Amino acid sequence: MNQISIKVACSNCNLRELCMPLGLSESEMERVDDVVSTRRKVARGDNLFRNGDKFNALFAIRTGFFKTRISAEDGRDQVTGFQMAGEIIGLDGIVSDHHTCDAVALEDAEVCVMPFDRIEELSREIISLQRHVHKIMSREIVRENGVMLLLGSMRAEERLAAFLLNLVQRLHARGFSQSELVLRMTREEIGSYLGLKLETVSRTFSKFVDDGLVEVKQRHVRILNADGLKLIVNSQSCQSN
Amino acid sequence: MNQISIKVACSNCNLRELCMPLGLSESEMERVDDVVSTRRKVARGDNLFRNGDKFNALFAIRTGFFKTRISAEDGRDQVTGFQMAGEIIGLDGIVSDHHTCDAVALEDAEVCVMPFDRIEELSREIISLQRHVHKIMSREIVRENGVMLLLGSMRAEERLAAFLLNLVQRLHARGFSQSELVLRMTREEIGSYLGLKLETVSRTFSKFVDDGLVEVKQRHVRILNADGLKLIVNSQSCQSN
DNA sequence: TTAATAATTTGACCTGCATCAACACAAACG
DNA sequence: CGTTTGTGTTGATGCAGGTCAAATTATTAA
Repeated sequence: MNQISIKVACSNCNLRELCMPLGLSESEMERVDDVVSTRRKVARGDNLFRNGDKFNALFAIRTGFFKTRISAEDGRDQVTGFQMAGEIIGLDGIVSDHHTCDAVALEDAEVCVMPFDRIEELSREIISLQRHVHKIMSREIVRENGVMLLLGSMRAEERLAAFLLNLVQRLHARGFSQSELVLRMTREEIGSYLGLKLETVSRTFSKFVDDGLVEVKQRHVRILNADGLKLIVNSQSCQSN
Repeated sequence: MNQISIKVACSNCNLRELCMPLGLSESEMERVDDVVSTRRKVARGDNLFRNGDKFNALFAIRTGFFKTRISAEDGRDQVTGFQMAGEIIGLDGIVSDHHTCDAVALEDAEVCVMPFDRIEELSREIISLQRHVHKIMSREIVRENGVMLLLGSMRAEERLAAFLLNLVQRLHARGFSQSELVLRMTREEIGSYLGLKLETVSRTFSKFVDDGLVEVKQRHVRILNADGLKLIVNSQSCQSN
C-alpha cells in the first residue's frame, strides 16, 4: 500500500471554504483541525477504497481527481461520479459500515482522512459543522437526482453537453478557466458515467467540433460556445419544445 | 390545503423500527416523540411538497405510497423514487433549504412531520439518533447509486425485473407477500423511473407473462419465478457472460 | 529511438427501444 | 345506463445508439 501519512491542519488550507463550514470561531477551527487527522497520497490508478472495505473515514480531496464506480455481480460497472479538489468522498460507506463502491484516483492525488466517529463527535458540539455534514450528504443526493434525470431522459448529445458544462462550472469555482479544461478520464469512463458507449462519446465530441461548439485535442477541451451547449441540454433535442 | 394535524407518538408506532434507531432508552424515546410534532394527511394525487418549497421538515411515511420527481426546465421529468411506509422523504431539501423535487402521493397517505431543526437538536444529544440520521442519508445515496447502475447499463427487461424484485423485497420487509404485489403507479410512472417509455414497460410485462415469470392483471402482479427474474437482472442478457 | 500498448476516431451495419397509431378495458359520472 | 376519461395493450415502423472492425494517434516501456 503506497500510503503516506502526514500531520496537517485545515485552518490554513486554501480549500477550507469548500470542505468546511464558514464562520467557525478560532477555537472551533482548532478542534476541526483535529478531525483531519492525517493525509494520504494515492497514486494514479490506485484505489482510495474498494467495495467491501471497512468504512472508517470520509476523505476530503486536497489534490487530484477521482472516479467512483459500482459493480454488478455480472461484472458490469458504472461510474457514479467524478470528484475533484475540495469534494468529499466516502459517504456511501456510512449506512452499512462498509464501502459499496470503488474510489479510483485518475491522477496522483492527496486526500485528508477524516475519521467518521470524530466527525460525529465534533458535530455534536459544533452546530455549524453538524449542519455542514448534513448539507454535504444532501448535496450528494441532489446531485444523483440530476444524474438520474440525465440517464433516464436525455439523449447522447444532451448528456455530453451537460457533462462538460458541469465540469467547467466546478473547475471554474476552483479558479480554473470557464472555457478550457483537461479531461482526466478516458472516453470509456465518460461513457460509463453517461450511460453511453465510448464510440458514442467520441462521435458526439466530433459532432460538437463540427458544430463549432468546442475544440477537442485529445483530452484538452476548449468550449467555444457555452450557450450553444446549454441550449442542447435543455431543449429536448427539438427546436421548439 | 387539505392537511390535518394530529398529535402523536413514535413510542407505540408499529413502524418504529423502520423510522427510528433501535435501543433507545425510555427517556430518549420520549424526547424522540417530541420530534414527531404532528401528522399530516395527503390525498391521492396531492403534493406533500413541491420543487422550490421551503424546507422545514423531513417526513416519515406512516401509510400510503409516494413518488418523488424532478423536472428539467424544458418540461421533461424523471421519477427519482417510490417511497412506502416507514421510509423517510425530503432529504433533498437540506442542502439549499428548499426542496428540489416534488413528492406526490400515489394513494391517500399519512406522514409524520419531523421538523429538521428539532432533529438536529436532538441528534446532538442522542448519539444513536445522530448515527441513524446519517445512515438514512447514506442509504439514500447508495440507493441512487444502484439506480444509476440500472439506468446506465441495464436493458429494459433487466430494469423491470430489478424494479419488481426491489418492490416485493421492500413490501415483504413490511409483512406483505413475497410474491404478490399491487402496483400503486402507472406504467408511465414506472417507465419514467426506469428510463423507458410506457409502451416498453407494458411489452416487457407481457414478455414476462409469456415466459411464465409473472402473472399480471392490471396493477396486480404475482411473481411466479423470482429466481428467473433474478437471473435476468444479473446475467447481462446473455447466457454466459 | 523503437516497440508495444492503450486510447481515440471513424465507418458500416444492426438492434432495442421509441414513436405513432389503433384498440381494449376499467373506474368515475352524468 | 351509456359516456367520458384515464390507463393499458399491441402492432407497424423508424432511428439513436450499440456493435464490430479497422485505422490512427498517444503513451509507456525498453
